[in-house]
Amino acid sequence: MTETDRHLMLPIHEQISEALRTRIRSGDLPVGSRLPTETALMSQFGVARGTVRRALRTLNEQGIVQTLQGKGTYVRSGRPEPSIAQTLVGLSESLSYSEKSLTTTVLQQQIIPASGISRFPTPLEPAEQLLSLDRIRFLDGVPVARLKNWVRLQLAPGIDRTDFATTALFTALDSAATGQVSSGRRTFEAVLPGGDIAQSLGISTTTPLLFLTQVTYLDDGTVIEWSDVWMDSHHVTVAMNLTR
Amino acid sequence: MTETDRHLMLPIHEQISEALRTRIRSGDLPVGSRLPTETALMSQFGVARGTVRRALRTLNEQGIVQTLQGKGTYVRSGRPEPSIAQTLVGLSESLSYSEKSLTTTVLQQQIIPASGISRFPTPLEPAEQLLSLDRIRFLDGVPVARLKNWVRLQLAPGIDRTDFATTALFTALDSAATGQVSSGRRTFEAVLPGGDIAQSLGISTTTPLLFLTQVTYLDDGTVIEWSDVWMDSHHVTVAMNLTR
DNA sequence: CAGTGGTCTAGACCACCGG
DNA sequence: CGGTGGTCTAGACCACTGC
Repeated sequence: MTETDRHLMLPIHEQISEALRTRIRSGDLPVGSRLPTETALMSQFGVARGTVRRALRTLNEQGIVQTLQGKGTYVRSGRPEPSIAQTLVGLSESLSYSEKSLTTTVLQQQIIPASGISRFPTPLEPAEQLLSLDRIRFLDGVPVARLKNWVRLQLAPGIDRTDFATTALFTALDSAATGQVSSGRRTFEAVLPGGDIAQSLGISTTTPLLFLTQVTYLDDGTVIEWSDVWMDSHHVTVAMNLTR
Repeated sequence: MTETDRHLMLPIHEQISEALRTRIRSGDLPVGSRLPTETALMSQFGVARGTVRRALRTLNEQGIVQTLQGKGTYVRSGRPEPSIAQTLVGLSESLSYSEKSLTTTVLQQQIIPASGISRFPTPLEPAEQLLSLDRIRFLDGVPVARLKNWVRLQLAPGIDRTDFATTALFTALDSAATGQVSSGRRTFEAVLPGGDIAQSLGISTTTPLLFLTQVTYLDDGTVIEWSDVWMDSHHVTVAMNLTR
């Protein structure tokens, strides 16, 4: 195995869940249909039952299938959407299992003093340094989301040296943060985009956008990051699974 | 083992996760502390590693602990308050956190055949009867949301006799449903309202609205209800708490 | 009843973390 | 490097579903 191969190698259970997602999207496994039994999947993929179950668990968590004891695993109705909102993950993780390719362009990445911006979710010293990040997400080359993030540099030292075109913010936060990234709060609104947002997404200023604001906390309750995200509903939908 | 014992017998992994929850609550395992390693828990509880991992998975999903590869499993800080959108509740429950008064007007409430509508999240017989509900929600007298719901009458017999001006749909569903209302899926988009939606909310057709679609399932996976909701972001925002 | 998923065991090897 | 969790195997028995 070459070094390149090792980077591209996914765990077997992810390969299986991805293969099943593909079969579902292609219509090979239509909505409401039953997936092959776990035993059948074992032989189809040549793995042990635990690995099949690990793959099915992912699909259940993503709301793509539903497993019922004694009956089987069924394809859920509704087109499969990433469940963005249920757990604290970055947008790229949320969208990454779509069949489309997700790419990121960094418009701007710089260190600024807190006095340089107007909206904080928490009181800051004017001189405190923030990493300001401004990016566009593309799905198959089509701009679908504009993301602005602010990270408190003293709580994530060195994060400014990350290449955010290839590394997700949450991945970088996890390794750079001085504490554990543990919780967050998101709000959703519908807005009309300002001129620069509209231009960067290639839409008119009369196209409604889903506007998401997010604050991320360390486990001691400190705010470490906050962001504003505009998403074009024509291309990405925010979905979440709910339980009682 | 007696018959009673058998009913009370919980899976071992649940007994373990409950035991750990108790140790955390008691302060035996304080916030931020590391749990015993999986190997240590194996011998403490006399089970295989898979069982320990199944128990830790539950605690991770509940946001009580956080497991980090190569490091260990740590007790997380106290959980944020119940979030609006993370659990399956009706909109009235979600908005009642606000101090403003919430009222509802029923525009239409009638029984229609499935053939009378165009969009189902699940295949239906054309003759199947649906309760069709169309309502407006007011916050302090200002219209903020338009709600359209469809309920499969055969799965919630008698629900059509509910007074939905005073009773929340989910309350009625709970008592009328033939099964347990257990899960749901919501998606969010930003849209421009059609003329009737705009008019009912007293806004123009160029005001962007948050558009929420929801499907509600019984615990056997059957779709029992689905809905379309338009919300005016100027008056209500959807917020949710997230955990890792 | 046969078939399904849920639980559980007892191993093995690997990737990641920190000193 | 030793210790941690992540993955994976190859079995076993049980609880639930539907015929």
